[in-house]
Amino acid sequence: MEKNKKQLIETLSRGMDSAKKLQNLLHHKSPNIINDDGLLVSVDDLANEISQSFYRSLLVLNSCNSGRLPVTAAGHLNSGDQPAVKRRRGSYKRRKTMDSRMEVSDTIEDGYAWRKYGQKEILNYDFPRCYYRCTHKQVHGCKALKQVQKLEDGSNMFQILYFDHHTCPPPNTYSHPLDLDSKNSPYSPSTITNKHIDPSQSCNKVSSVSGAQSPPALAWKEILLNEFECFKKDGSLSDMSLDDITFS
DNA sequence: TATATTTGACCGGC
DNA sequence: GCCGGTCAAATATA
Repeated sequence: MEKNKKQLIETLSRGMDSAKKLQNLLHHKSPNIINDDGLLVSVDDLANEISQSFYRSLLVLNSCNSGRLPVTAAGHLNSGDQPAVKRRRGSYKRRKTMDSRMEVSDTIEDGYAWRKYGQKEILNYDFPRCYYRCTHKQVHGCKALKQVQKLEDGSNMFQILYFDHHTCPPPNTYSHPLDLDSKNSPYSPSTITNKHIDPSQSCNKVSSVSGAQSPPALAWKEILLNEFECFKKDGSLSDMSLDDITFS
């Protein structure tokens, strides 16, 4: 784990470094910048470096988590010898986390790929509540959840409650720079199969996080910081602080 | 055949 | 004991 932690720090540090360079670059409105090695670096290069930082960090975190519980090929937890009778299920903690946000919308679509895992009749509600988790939970360990409740005011509006944050790539805004063979990449568009994704947004894989479509470097920095906080909440970085990450 | 959805059962908080 | 959240087998769909 110590090795993974060091790897994670290095990877995130590189990402932060690239974000800062991108910030400088955008600030000077220059298409390129000379890096420490005297090489010309473009906005694309920096954005790609940041993306790689995220991807590698997630790989490190996933490799840490995979050691905790053995998983069978079918994706089920292998808890050892099971009784012949129905296997006891895990502990279902009723969520108390305040890491949630609510939206009211006329559509349940938000661009992300969600997988429905339950539906429940709720007391005093005419319409059932539907429970969704991120489709990429298995791949990225993405913990994002949402609950959809149709409002009863006849407006055809939905109250949508989101829990936790996506650790998978945002929809329609991400192209993995290492994705040389997209079929082998966890970010391959082929893994995004949710039919609810807006077909008008014809491609989940954009040219790259680059050019005019790039978020400002400041936003990248905020994203990195936000992800860091998420990892800390997970407990993955429980013994780390931001001081462990170097800012150049 | 693989993946997504449905739905009854299970579980813990209140 | 009730109720909301989750699991997982059965079923549907591409």
